[in-house]
Amino acid sequence: MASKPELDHKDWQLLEALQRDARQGYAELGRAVRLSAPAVAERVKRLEEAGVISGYRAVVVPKRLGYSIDAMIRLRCDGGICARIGQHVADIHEVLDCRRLAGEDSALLHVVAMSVAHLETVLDRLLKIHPSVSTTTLVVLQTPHADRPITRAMWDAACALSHD
Amino acid sequence: MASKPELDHKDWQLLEALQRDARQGYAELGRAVRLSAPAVAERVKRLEEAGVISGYRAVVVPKRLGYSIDAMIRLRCDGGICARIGQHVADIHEVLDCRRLAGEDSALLHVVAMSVAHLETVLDRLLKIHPSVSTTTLVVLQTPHADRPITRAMWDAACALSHD
DNA sequence: TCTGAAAGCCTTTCTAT
DNA sequence: ATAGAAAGGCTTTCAGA
Repeated sequence: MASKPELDHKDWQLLEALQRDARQGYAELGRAVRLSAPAVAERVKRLEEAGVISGYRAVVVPKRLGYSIDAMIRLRCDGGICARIGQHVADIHEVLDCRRLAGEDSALLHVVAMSVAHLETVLDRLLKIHPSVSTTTLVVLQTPHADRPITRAMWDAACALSHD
Repeated sequence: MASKPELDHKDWQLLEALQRDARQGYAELGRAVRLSAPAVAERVKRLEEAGVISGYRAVVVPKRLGYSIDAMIRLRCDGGICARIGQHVADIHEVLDCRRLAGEDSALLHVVAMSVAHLETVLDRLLKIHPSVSTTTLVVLQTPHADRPITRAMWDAACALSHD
C-alpha cells in the first residue's frame, strides 16, 4: 500500500493534468506531454492499475444544491463503536467523509446540512448510534483549500526531507 | 450561493454518473439517461455554469506515492491569523485541505506526510506562522468514507425535512 | 514502451422542431 | 430543450521497432 512506484516526468505531468481536469482526452494530454495518444492511454492505465489514480470524479458544490451548512463533527465513543464507525454512519448520507482517528477524538466527520434544524437531525442520528457517543460540532466558516492536488514539486521536496 | 436550481431526474442521473466516473463521454451518458449526446452536453454545460459542478478531478491516492501518514491537525490561533489561515498555509503543500471553523478550534487541516520526521517539519512550519498558533495532531487510522457523492436520494430526504 | 496507421465512434455545430 | 445530420477529431487496436 505504501510503495513508491517509479514515476517519471511525463507520469507526473499526466497526474497533474488529470487532477486539474479529469475530462481531458488522451490526444489533448498527449499534446501537453509530447506523447502519442496510445502512449498516454497506456501510461494512464498503468497509473490506474498501480492504484495511484483510484478514479475520476465530478466535483459537486453542496452549497449550490441548498446545503448551506458545512460542519466538521468530532466524535468520542467506545473503542468497539469507533472501530465500526464507518458502518454506523454508512446510511447517514449527510456524512460526506468519515475518518477514524488516534488522539483526543475517536473520529471526525464532514457533514453537510440544509438548515440548523437539518443539522440537528443529523446530530440526533449520530448520538443514537450508542450511548457512549458524544459530539463536538464545528461549523465551517470558509474553505480556503479543498483537496489540493498532489504535485511533483511537493513530492520531490518531501523525498528530499525523508531521504530514502 | 445557496440557491436551489431546479434539477430534474435526468440532471440528477448525470450528476450521479459523473461523480462515479468523470471520464464518461456524452454518448455513453446519453445512453444511460436516454438522451442524445448533444442534449447531454448542454445539460452538463448548464450544471457547470450554474456552479453545481465546479470541476472534474482524478483522485490520487497519497499512500501509493509514499505518503504513509494521513493526519488531521486542529489549530487554535488569534483571530487575525485565522482569518488568513488559507494564505498562511498556501505554500505548505502537505496541507491538502484547510478550513476555518467556528467553535473550539479555529481551523482544521488535512495533512499528508511520508514519515513522522516529515510530519514534524510540517508541524514546525505551522507553529512558525505566529506565536499564537497551537496545534493538536490527530493521526488518521482509517477512512471508511471519503468524499461520498451527493445523490438525489439524499437531497430528496433533506428537502422533506427542511420542508421548503 | 513507443509510434503510426486505420476503423469506428464520438464530439461539436448547426438546423429544425 | 431536444433530436438529427454531418464534418472533423478522437479512441482504440494492432503492427513494427
